[in-house]
Amino acid sequence: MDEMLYYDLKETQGVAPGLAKQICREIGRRVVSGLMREGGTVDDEGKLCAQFSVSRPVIREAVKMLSGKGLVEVRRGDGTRVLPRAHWNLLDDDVLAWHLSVAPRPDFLKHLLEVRRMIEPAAAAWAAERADDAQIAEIGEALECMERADDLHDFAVADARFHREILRATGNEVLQSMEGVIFSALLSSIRLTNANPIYNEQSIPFHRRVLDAIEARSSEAASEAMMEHLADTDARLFRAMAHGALAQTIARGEDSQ
Amino acid sequence: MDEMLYYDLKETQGVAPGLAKQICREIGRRVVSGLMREGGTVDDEGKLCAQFSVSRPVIREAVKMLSGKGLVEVRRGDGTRVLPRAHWNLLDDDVLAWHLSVAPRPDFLKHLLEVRRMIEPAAAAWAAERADDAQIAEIGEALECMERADDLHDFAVADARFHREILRATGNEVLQSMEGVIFSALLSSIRLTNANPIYNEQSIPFHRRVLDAIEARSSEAASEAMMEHLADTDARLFRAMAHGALAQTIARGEDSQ
DNA sequence: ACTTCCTAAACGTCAGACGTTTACAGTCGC
DNA sequence: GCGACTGTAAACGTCTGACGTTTAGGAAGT
Repeated sequence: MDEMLYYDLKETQGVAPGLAKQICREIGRRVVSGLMREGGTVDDEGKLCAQFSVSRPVIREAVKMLSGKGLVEVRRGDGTRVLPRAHWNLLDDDVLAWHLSVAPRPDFLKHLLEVRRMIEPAAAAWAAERADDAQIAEIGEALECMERADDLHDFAVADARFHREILRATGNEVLQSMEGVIFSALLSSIRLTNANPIYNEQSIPFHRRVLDAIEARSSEAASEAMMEHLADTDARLFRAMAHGALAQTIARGEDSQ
Repeated sequence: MDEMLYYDLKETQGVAPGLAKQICREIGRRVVSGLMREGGTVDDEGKLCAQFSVSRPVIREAVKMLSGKGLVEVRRGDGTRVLPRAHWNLLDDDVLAWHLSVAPRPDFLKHLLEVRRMIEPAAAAWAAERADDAQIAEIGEALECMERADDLHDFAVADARFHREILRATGNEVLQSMEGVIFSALLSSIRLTNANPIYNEQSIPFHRRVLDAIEARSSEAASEAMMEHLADTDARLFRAMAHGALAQTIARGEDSQ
């Protein structure tokens, strides 16, 4: 399950101790998946208690977490409603993770990739300027893990680590908070292209070029290498989606508007 | 209060109906301000009940919201601790808003501005390519509001609206979720430079150039105009901070590490 | 047809209780 | 004297039941 892998990468305990968090995730996934229509009303607390066989305080804590992420709005005396997608905190780790556990929306993935192409070349450039030796070593280690990886899971973890260490090397804490966007895009991409694991092999030279540029302290080269890497990723993904798009559309049973 | 202005811009009811949300904000501000040390323990639920004169469920709902934002970690049998800053969801609307209600950390503002300079030129370029007429009209309207504004508040609102409409015109929902970063940086900047309101006047030509480029559908020009605008903002802020930095450092009573 | 009022549904809050887990300290054994 | 073990207290997790407040929507009256 990609969602669990995401939580692994974030090093947060995805498996929730506590009913409230579990239920929060369950409802959250339903909302993100579109199973609960935007603007629709959520079952009232009493019904949710019955559905999940828990007491009201547990339900309330779960709903409070959801409202904190902008997914739902609680109106006293009226009920709880699913907010329009524009209000969701799409950058929230849980919201990103929940997107991974449902059928990916092509548009969303496209937007994630666009943002990656906006963020990461600049991040690589800054990393080239600012990274200290230890941080560069971390990036290099991640690359070695990618080369050594012999299954998809290990490769994905190493790939994510590579990109995360670059973000960290920028020394910009706001940028580091965006690692979730990259993980989410990465895992979605890998899932769609994993039919051909040889692709992973092919992406390593791109990563190495980024590392070389950072080691050489060349911000322009780092930026450019990252751009090429992401362009390559996009191209592969585009091909994979072209093959699988029709089947997916049918499998989902309904077309996106 | 800048925090309230932030909530206005986000069009969410900042003034919380509900004790839990209020207490969540109160504790959240303490954490963000550094009043509660990272890694330190939060008072246990019993003490918090006494402090805020509310019942335990209310405290628990508040803490759950905070843990959802990565600010604290609840460990059963042990207590609740403030997580290290690296775990915070800095992109969460509330977390960004709380930063505005406390003494701004120079580093944080610097990082916000760096991210703005990473995001907004690209956003302007995409807006130039993709915006429809209605969206361009919205941007233009925001600019007119900036010109008409006769006090700092109205100007800030119009300025924020200008940048938000550009993000919206990109048609990228992930990018739109980042508007909070821009609002937060914007409000911090305005607060630091508001000693000279004439500065606002001076920033209008930069905005107009961005709009002109978008109307002309020239992505390169839009990107460049936005870069120049942000460089100008940075420069002003740098001057303002150079003047006020010493006084601020003294006022805060302790130096940042 | 409009306004007003009332009722039911739903959330907000409180109080008390009990189980479970964790950390810490004191004790026992080596 | 040092280490491992165990017991206790603190703190969170959950449940139950109750009552207040707000909102929406329908019923009644003008």
